[in-house]
Amino acid sequence: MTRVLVVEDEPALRQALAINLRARRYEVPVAATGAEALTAAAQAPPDVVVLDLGLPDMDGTEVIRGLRGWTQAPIIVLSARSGQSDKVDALDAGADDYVTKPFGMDELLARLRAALRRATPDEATPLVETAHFTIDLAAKLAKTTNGPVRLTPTEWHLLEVMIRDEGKLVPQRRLLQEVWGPTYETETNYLRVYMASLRRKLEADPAHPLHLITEPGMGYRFDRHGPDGEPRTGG
Amino acid sequence: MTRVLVVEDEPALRQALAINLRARRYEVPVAATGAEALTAAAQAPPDVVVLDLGLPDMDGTEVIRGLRGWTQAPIIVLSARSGQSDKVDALDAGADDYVTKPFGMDELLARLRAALRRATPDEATPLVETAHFTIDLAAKLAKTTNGPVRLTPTEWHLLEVMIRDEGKLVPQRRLLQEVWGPTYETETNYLRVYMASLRRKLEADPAHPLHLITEPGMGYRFDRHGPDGEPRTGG
DNA sequence: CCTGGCCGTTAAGGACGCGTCAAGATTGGG
DNA sequence: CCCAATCTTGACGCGTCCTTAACGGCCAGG
Repeated sequence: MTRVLVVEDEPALRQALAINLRARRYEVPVAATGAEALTAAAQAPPDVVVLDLGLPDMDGTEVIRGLRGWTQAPIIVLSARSGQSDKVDALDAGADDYVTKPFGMDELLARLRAALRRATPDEATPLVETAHFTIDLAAKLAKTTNGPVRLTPTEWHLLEVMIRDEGKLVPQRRLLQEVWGPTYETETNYLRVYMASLRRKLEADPAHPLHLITEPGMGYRFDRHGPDGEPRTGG
Repeated sequence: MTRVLVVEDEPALRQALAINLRARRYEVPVAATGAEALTAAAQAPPDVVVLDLGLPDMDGTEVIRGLRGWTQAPIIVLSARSGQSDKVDALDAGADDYVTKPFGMDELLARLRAALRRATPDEATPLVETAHFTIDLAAKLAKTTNGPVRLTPTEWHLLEVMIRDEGKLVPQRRLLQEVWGPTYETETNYLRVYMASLRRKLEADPAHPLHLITEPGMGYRFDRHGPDGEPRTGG
């Protein structure tokens, strides 16, 4: 969950911020002074900080610098002072945004979303893992236990369509339509050739695939976990 | 030089912005309408955009979306409207900051510095080291085991886009859009020429690159560690 | 035991993309 | 005005990928 540290000395506003943010599913630690803020941030590093400049114990820019010393989390400053020099000082000290009181909650939330959007572009690229190989569709990376493997554009495309409907049967017609276009609906030859190629590159034993499964007469299926028991050898 | 695109229909303010920014050593193309803005941005991709929402020809959020389709450059919105919904709409459309007119030039410059500070990759990527060369994007320094190397502005830009998504495949289209602008989407010639130049300057064996990898038909990839095994010397 | 359909495998040919080089155009500075 | 550096543009050889065809194995039904 995204953690938003709220630093505000006035109890009413602190409460209002915390309630509104928690309603949006943020985790919201709060602090009433600069010292508390630095302690709280050290204890549980926030993803973004909402900071009132008018704290009782220390100057706001000092708090900013104290945070900037070790974290790059965006800092959104709240302040009753609308003078230009105040804004310039805070922004140049390392703040990312400056909102003058009184402000609307909707605006603050929008600015918070904008700050978070910038700060967290890369976190999780969806990974597809099986016992023998790993696929990262976004990065276009594939590797088996034997090392990295190179796939061609068509192989990626085919694999992507199958993984999108992971576990489910994908009819031949749909695979052909999505990868080669609507005029190739009947060219099941392509499927056999490219499925063989994928299995040769990804499966431990291409002749007995565990994850790229043929459903005779219907289509193919991607199975992340493989068959429940051992592969049938004799019946 | 840092390029700031100013989009403002009122001539007096447009001039004032341009003069002030140029005095700070920014390169400042200007546009008076939304259409002009998109054209100018396509011609010379800006590092940051200052955008007036009240343009005569098209809605401000449309301009934002038009830019966001292909560039991640920060967008600072200027507007005479102080309503919350206007701010929320602009910010959620992809703007990075929202300044209400009238505003002070010092404040705008500070917000511009804050936006550029975030966008400049010195926070996330101080140093990129491989077995044969080292890249410092912030300091614009490159050196190989044979000594320092001089890269041209275009080479730096291309390298920067690849390093920002280190390890991941970067599609040709995105490289072309971010470095040359959206009108060059299909000029894959440029990629070949400049990738060759980078490899000639950085790779130990430009004919067999270990870090600037081609993914045929898809794009390129920057790989800090290189392939798993040692390069074959006999083949 | 025979037969036909579906699937897996392999290889050859051609289309296309990529790396490379070099010359013209453009820009900035002296 | 000239010079140097950079960017743009075009041409050519080569390698990769896609397409296509042929062949053999497996299984169901007669």
